[in-house]
Amino acid sequence: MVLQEEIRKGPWTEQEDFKLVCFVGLFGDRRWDFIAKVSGLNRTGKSCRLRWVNYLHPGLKRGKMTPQEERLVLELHSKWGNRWSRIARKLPGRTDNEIKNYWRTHMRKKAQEKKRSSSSSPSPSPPSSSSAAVSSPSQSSSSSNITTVEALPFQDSTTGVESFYDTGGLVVSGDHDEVKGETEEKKHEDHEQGCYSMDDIWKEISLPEVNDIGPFYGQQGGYNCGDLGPCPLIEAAAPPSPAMWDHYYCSDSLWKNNILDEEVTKTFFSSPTATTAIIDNQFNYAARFEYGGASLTG
DNA sequence: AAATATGTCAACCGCCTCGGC
DNA sequence: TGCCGAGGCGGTTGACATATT
Repeated sequence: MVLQEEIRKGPWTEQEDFKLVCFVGLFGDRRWDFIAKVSGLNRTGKSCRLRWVNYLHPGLKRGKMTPQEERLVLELHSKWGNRWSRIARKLPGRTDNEIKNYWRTHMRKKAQEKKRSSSSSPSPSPPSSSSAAVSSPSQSSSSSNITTVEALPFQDSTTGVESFYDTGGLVVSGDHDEVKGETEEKKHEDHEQGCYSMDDIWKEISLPEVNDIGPFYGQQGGYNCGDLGPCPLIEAAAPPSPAMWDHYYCSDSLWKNNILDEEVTKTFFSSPTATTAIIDNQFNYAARFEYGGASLTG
């Protein structure tokens, strides 16, 4: 009997990342509990999802927010409040976590600036600094229904400090009381305005890129694993033609009990076109396929 | 150079929503 | 119709990096 290992927490290792990317490539980025189980990561589904969404997703941008992005965050926050995921959908490649972190930092700075300026002068003036970039009138807004205000009050939920910021004289009118749930019409509207949601962008990104990285991302299929027959777990969505596979390798010793054989894993994963499939619903066995690369031995 | 403050960001927690049964 | 589980979301924490004293 195999003891259930304790759920892992804390920072992800490179190997874990790699494993997760592989399994998301296989099963898609929805069934997180399933992925957590079959991958043998000893992480929760939530943890896997978070890691993928915030760090591993190929569509993510890295680095500092651009002034345009900063401005958009301010605008959208004035409109929607702390609806980070919703705001993130308007900033391709940025995650809710990233925006949340940015806002926190940004607002802390603002609050401090305000404190300073109000203690040094009796008549408080709107804070400047980073929002100066934000106030450029040449920036086009994603919305056409714009009215002008001087500054917007807000209460920073993290510091509890009531403050205000300069939106650059812009605030999107209406829609302030909007409650949860973005309608389909709204999504359509976004498209018309040239605003793609993260979902849209990620959908595009996750389409199979045959010329690029092979079946590594976004592929699902009812692969046939040698004499073990078709995988009962993976319902065939659009499996690649078996003829596409130069080699396949199948062994019950490799991933038995979800333990990766390091040696073979290294070889296997060194190929960017490799992919993996679990082949029985006990999660005990795995088959590995290699597409268009060197054959595996084992 | 060391100590301290501040900033950044990955990750966890708990609550909510939604879909399946 | 209510229950349950999975996924999603916002709030929060803590580790690490960088700046300042």
